[in-house]
Amino acid sequence: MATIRDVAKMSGFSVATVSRVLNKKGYVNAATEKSIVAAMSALNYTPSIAARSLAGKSSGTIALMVPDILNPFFPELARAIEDAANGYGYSVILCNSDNDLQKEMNYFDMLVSKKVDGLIVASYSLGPDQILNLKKRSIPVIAIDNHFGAHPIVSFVSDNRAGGAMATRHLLEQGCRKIAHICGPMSIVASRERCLGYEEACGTQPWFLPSLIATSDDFHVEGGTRAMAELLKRHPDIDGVFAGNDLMACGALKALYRLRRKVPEEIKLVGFDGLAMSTVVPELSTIAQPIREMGTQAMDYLIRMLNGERVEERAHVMDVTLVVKQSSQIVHTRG
Amino acid sequence: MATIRDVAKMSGFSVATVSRVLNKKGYVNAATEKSIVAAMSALNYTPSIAARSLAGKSSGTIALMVPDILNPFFPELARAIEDAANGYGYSVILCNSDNDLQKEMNYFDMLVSKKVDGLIVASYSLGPDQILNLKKRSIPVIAIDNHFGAHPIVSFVSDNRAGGAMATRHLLEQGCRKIAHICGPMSIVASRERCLGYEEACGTQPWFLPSLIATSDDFHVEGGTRAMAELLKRHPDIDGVFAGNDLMACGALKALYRLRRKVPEEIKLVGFDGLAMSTVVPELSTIAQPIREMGTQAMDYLIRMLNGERVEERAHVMDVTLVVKQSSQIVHTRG
DNA sequence: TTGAAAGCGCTAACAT
DNA sequence: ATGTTAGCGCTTTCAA
Repeated sequence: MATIRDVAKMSGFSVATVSRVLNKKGYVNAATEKSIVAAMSALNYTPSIAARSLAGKSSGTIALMVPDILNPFFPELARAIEDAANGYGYSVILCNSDNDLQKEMNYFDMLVSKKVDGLIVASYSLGPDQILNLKKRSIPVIAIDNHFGAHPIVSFVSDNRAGGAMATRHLLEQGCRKIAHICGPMSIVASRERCLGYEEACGTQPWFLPSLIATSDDFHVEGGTRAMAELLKRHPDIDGVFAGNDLMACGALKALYRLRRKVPEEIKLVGFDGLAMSTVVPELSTIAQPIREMGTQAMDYLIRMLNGERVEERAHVMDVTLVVKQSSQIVHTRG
Repeated sequence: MATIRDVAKMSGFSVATVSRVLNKKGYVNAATEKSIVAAMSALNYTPSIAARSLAGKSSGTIALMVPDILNPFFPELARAIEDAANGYGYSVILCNSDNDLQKEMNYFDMLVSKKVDGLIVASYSLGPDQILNLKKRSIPVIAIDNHFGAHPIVSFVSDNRAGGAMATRHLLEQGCRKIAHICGPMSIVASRERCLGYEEACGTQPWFLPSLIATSDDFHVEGGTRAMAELLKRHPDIDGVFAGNDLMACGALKALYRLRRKVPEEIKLVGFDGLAMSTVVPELSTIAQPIREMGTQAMDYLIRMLNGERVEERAHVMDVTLVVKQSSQIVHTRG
């Protein structure tokens, strides 16, 4: 492995000058630069990030912490962040926390000892104190898909409440007159907000009943199936369902299929997240979160923080959009 | 940030001794150790990996390179590898290559300059030379989901051919008498091998025709849909389909649904990969790859290589298993 | 059993 | 415009 000293020797200049051309910083003669660059490529020189990092500079690495990369929301996020990071010359360490506080704290220690430059974290177990504490350990943090009220934490969240209302209103517009909601885990703010949106849109309808809301303990397919079955038992005349996320919507779809209820003819269905769930039939209408943009913006923000720029430490609420596919369409039956 | 020197000062011993207790290496008095450990936790000391790495030791980081983490096969792999790595005290850098050789080479430079300890790579664009070259740059490499013939490269691959045969034979056993195959990209070895398995199992059947094989340019849903539609046009009497992976199988399912062909009543379907595609109805029968185990074993192997152990540099072929769900079941119709 | 000191490769302040 | 040099925090001989 060639070092900066080798390059210096070969080019006949000092390490300082080589360092300057490396960092494009400070004055250096064009001719000098040229011969140094030549030496670099002749030696196949690659600077050591460890050394640079030790000398007090960036490690060129950020971390992305998610509950579980198996949940299809997170690969999408990871991809966006990795792309953006790459564009800035950073690489990203992936951390699966399982929403386990202990694991998260262990990762934090690792991040500190690795001198990771920053962290983008999606967590529903971490409190503001822990995050603030990591910031104190001089690691800038950005939260995603979760926010922390008035605490000085930069975060990017979808407008879950508006999205919930949007989904429900869409069902109303499609002619539904008894709309149920499959709510995600109550421990997660996003679930509660989506539910509030639902209530905002149909809580004053004459047919509305609290029992039109069923809660699932997780955001997965099976929970959706269970909740849907339960709802139909309670209210066989449901004609619309807003599911708190796309996976649960798929679960609902399965329950409906088993019970021979036609979607969208008899019951219309809307999910939430906007995952490319093109695998199912009928394709799901959904409230799309701007996942990619959240990732990109989070990364942009992080870079600005790393550059010492002062940024507002608050939540950024992102607009969601209704994507209408087959599952909520009005079907004109003939005959 | 407390350094090793702070710990030394506080405990009254030298940095060398502190280093020894840190690495549990060399003689150190029990009492000494105790007071040093005390000082460490009093100072909330976390060793700097950058420094350690610069001093010639491990960076505690490996890289995982995949074409695209959005493809649901790879989160599964990533999760397995991250878990295993974590268990060994390593963290993992995620790299999305898009199967783009240029990107891959850029990543390689990054890996070298970061002194990453090792690489686990799933790539269909990289040739043996490139991988061997990285090894020469003293980064141990393990390939996954791809192998390189006689080249001295450690790799873990599923037995794709056996899997293809297994799927096809299963369909035969379920009573299918005209089985088609949706083949993945011909540029990918795995596709070709699965197809060979298919031919092995039914190439000698009286009804077999080369036109029962349709190729998709990618491994995605839409390709599956297209291929399925094409196959039905060619052979309306198909009663079984083996799709080269689960996503294409979902695509096939969609095409079949649109054309009102009942699965599994009229046409039975088997996929490949064993992804937990519990979102679709009917649930997919599939040939399950031991993804998690491939990840775990790859990591175990990598660790052994990092420990200087000499390992056989060859392909490890992993057994696949048939998972029967609804899509290939025999249905007893009544009446 | 413990300590002193020489690096690892780089950056940056200070000289020239 | 370029060079000298002192660290950054750790590991590892070599001495004691």
